[in-house]
Amino acid sequence: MLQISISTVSRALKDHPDIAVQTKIKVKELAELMEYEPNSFAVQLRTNASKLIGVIVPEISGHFYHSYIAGLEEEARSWGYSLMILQSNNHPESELENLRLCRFNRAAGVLIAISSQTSDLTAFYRTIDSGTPVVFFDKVPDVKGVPKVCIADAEAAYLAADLIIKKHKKNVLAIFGEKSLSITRKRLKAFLGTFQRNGPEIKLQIAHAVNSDEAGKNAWSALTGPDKPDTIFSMSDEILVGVIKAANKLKLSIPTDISMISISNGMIPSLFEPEITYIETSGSLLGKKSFDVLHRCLLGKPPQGEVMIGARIIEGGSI
Amino acid sequence: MLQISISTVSRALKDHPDIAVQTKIKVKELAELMEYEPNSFAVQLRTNASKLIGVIVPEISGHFYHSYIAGLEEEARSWGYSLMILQSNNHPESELENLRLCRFNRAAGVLIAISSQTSDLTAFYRTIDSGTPVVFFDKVPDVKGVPKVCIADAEAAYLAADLIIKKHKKNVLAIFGEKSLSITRKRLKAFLGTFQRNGPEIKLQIAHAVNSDEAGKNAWSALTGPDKPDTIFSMSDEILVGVIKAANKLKLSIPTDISMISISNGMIPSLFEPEITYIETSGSLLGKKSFDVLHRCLLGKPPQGEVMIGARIIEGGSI
DNA sequence: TAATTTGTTGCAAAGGTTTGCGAAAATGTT
DNA sequence: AACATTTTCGCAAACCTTTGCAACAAATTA
Repeated sequence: MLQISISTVSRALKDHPDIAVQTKIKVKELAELMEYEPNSFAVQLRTNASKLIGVIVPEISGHFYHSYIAGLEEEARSWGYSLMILQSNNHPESELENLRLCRFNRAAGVLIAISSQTSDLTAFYRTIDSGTPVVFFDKVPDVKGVPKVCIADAEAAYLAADLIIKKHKKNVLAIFGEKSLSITRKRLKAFLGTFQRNGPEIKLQIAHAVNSDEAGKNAWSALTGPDKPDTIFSMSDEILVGVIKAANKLKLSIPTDISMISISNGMIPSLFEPEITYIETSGSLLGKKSFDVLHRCLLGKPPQGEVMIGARIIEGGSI
Repeated sequence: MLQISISTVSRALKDHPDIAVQTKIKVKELAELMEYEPNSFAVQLRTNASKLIGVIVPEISGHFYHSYIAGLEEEARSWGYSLMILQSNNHPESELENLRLCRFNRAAGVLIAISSQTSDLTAFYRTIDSGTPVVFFDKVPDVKGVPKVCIADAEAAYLAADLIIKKHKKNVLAIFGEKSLSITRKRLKAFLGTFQRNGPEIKLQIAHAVNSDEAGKNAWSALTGPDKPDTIFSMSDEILVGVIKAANKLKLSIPTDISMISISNGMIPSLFEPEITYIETSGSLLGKKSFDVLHRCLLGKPPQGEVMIGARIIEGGSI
């Protein structure tokens, strides 16, 4: 229509310096008028690059991952990227299948929280080698040399322990998750270490619970036993819920009868009255940060190794 | 490598009947060996079709939408589709921007929950006309002739009201959301109607709350007032949380001092002790169903108009 | 044997964009 | 006026796959 070649149009549309200003203007005006939109299939074929990021999470449900996704989406969007969400349900095979899907859809990069059973990382290395950066987040493998971004688990546990000590508690029940999980080990170690250093006189009972119900039972038996704790620390939301249910059943009021503190993303602690004091491990911050790390990879900048998301105390009224 | 033309390979890989069996076998074996994967950019360019579905939600956070996304992802995956998640933050402009992104990424179809302020649907019509089916879910526009899938709001409110009546409650405080929302109007109407028909003698107080805090204040003033209700109905999770906090502050125990019932996706009610009885409006079911509806559109089947997701009672111990 | 049918395969175009390189036109320099 | 330089633009190849059509060989039929 403008008696102009396709290449001129292409260059005009993206402000190539070779093109005269008035040509650019004419082209852009007409493009606007015609509601021209470049065919992304063709663009992607030609440039061999997409603006899609694959995100593999164990589960989309779960307060933590969805706030992660929300934060990630916001950040990714601002850079023109879209998200392809995949859930692995904690099955290593699903993870591989999802990774295949990322390759098939030619994702620009992949963000993944691996399941606890995942040990074979060759598929991920192959993806990285083929030019698609992979960034691990939250549940990260125990190897060097891959970009990871995760919560400062040790710091969070330290802050919780420190706060308990500062509040002059005397008898603490601390409930952690599955022993085998690396997150549990890290938090437990920092927690115990802090008490040994700063409060060796405080009585400490440690329990492990695989789910909410079990945490409730642990709390129940401690609270009805001979050596009733004055404070219960919960490593996660799931545990916290079980603990609070137990306290409610026993008609104990918080914090007069029993103090509570937990590590959480923040949603759950705010549901109760009084709100539960917790150490915040922000999912949305993790999302934003992990996009940044991936983005650096995409731009070819040197990798950053392991990045930590800090933790901070959010005071409720439960301790 | 096989002394065979590209077209033969292409056909062999997809079991075209024209190709000899032994050729197919040889091709497939070599393809496997070389880890050949078709370049989806080229496929998409050629076929002009993607396997990506755009999903536009007001917010990814929020218990309802994330269970929706989880259900949707599961169903979509089983049909080979992936999800592109976009959040509109309840801004009509963001919605349009997201719709543009769907077009740009050449999504096969779009699922959208429109914000309450969205009134101009021309952009959606244009997308539909251009060949990309659009299915509305949850928050749907008030027009005919577009595919929609939503929660049976009236049924849910009816079930709640009916249960309250059957339990012989005498004085009910019902807290609803913003008056202007269509979801509020539908639920309120069905709720009131049920009481008029089946329990006209029951005392009914209606309140509207725009957030959790306000719901808490409503509950507080009713519970401390002269005409203390024996039951509180909450239209949503957000309201329920405020109400329970108020009850906790007043040291009222559930259900002896005050009965509770709500409409919910199920996550929140299970956090309390006793668990709250609620009418389930399943997000994940809505997700699965809305994929089905979109899928039918993609296959060119006749549209189904409005599809409803049923509601059912989940008994906790709160009433 | 010639004609027809069936079974296999290849040619070439198409899909829309990007980009290196060369060509033409406009401008500047002696 | 002749040449060099800069500005502006178009040609054509490339990205990889899909698919209608034609071609060829083999098998069948008349």
